[in-house]
Amino acid sequence: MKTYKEEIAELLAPHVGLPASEIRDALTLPQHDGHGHFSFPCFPLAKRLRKAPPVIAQELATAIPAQGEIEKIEPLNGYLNFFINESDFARRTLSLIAAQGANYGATDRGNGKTVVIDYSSPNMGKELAFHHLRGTMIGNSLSRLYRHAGFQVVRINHLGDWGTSYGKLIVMFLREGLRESDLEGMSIERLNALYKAFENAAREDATLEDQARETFQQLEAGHARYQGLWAAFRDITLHELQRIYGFLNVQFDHYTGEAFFVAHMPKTLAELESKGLMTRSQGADIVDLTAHNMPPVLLRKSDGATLYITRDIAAAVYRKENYAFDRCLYIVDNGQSLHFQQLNKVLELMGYAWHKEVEHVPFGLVLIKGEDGGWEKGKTRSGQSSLLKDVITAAQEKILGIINEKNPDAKDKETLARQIGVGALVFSELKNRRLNDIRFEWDKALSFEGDSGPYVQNAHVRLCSILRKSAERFGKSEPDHPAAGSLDGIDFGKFPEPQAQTLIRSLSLFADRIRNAIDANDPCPIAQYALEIAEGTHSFLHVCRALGSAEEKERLFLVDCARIVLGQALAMIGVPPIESM
RNA sequence: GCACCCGUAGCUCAGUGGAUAGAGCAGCGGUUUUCUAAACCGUUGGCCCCAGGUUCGAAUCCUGGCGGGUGCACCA
Repeated sequence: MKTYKEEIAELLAPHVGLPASEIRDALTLPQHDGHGHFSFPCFPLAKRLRKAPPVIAQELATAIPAQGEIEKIEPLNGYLNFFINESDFARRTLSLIAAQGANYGATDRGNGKTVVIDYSSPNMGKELAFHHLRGTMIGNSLSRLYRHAGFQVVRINHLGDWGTSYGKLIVMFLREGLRESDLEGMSIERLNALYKAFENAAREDATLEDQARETFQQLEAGHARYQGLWAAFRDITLHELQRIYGFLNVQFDHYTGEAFFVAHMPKTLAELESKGLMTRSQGADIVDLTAHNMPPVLLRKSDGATLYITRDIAAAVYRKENYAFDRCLYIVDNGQSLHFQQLNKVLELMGYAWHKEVEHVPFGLVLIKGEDGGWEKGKTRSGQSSLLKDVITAAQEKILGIINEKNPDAKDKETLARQIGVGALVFSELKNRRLNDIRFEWDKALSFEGDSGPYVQNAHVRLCSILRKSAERFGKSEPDHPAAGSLDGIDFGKFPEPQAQTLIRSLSLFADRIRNAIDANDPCPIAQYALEIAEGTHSFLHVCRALGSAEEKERLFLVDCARIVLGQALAMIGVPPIESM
């Protein structure tokens, strides 16, 4: 079935002398009530036709009769505004949602192309810090959006599980007299404490840093005992990571971290050398990028150990060879833009034309209000940082208090509180554009009114609640889902209220918003869209009571459609689409 | 110094080539016998950092400033 834009474009084409596809892309959605459903700006035609835009609009309006579902064509301010019959618009929009259900908004835009998305990628031996949430949820959201748009998505957690840090961990493990038998049931907190203990001890004993470097070198060279310890540390880390990812409903296809690529190092270094890119400088192996106005890339330290960019080069080649990606996205904070510029340049110099498909998707900092009232970066390396699990727990506790106050009979309040807390935190990070630094404030992030996670969740809850109550009248335990049934007997003319029309119009825009999000590699448009649907829902429900009304059948149908779309939008940004709260 | 990013209402932010620049919070005033008031409605509040340029049209694109954040050789 043709879209309205396509129909309008074909209608216009013979009159404006442009191909229909070009007209279709030029059509805009009016911002103001009373300007119709679609607009055609006549300004670009003015020069060729040697007429003023308002005149062109007037002439087109006279020449083209309203027809079919197009009820009215009006010129205004140089625009040609198209008004669709509201009843037809409602039928078309809602029946499409009903027919497609969870697939609503899906496209075949990706056409089976493969996109690799690298996100979250925390360091081994440490817990997820609060600032990891943003990149994790951006990557999670983009994964879902790309999949919905017809891409094959490969989700990769490029764990920071290699480097001198793990020499430190091993040194400290042994220094504290621990043995392999102590690894059983060792917690991530204990592991993290070892790391901190090292930092403290190293301030007293300067030789420790050297020991760590040496230990790591031996680890890289294949030292059996060290490798065993390393593997155990990794297991402990993964176990905890997956617990937290479970709270966030985040998954990965591969946990191929840096260590995975250690075996590729000789091949990668040989390739760089044979291509004449590797030079020696100050005892280290580097790629000199002065010709490209960049600092040198350090491939191998003077002690022979490789660095993370070396492993990133190997990883990019591996991913191209094994996943045949059409795009490879790195969801990593903006502070690493130089690293990715260098990575890209090295791949280019290696002769890989596909370096253009490798893209850094940076995001801004999450700043936390410090004790002195200033904004501070959440820190891990210097010790002071909020752990993500602590932030989630704190959110959960605060929300639990609100549930006890508002809905004391709710079941499984702990889980519910966590889902609302996660929703609040995630929404507060994704509702802003990706590159903006975020000033995180507890009260605002956990606010349960206004532009917030609980606000959008609450709209979903209200929709679900109506469908539940509808079923309960007939003693059914499962909620009604009228959109899953027949359209027979639905009168799409029964949505005369402006609130209903606004909501229906918003519901029609899902695919456009997904396109916006993918074009920008940013979940923000979907978070804003969820807000728009939630607002539309709350306003509609305020004026239109469904159950027991003369329009019950129609309104329940709209309620179910709104539930489907809002539920999908929430799922796309990683806000739990809960059904009661 | 160089590089990446940001600058829109008192505060936090949407809008990123189209018409009269929008929300939330804060302020003021209303709405509940009714499906979740975690809601709704009204109202106050703008040289869209500055200056040039491109364009029929710029908050949006380009150039140059100013202000702020972040990064730049042996950590990841």
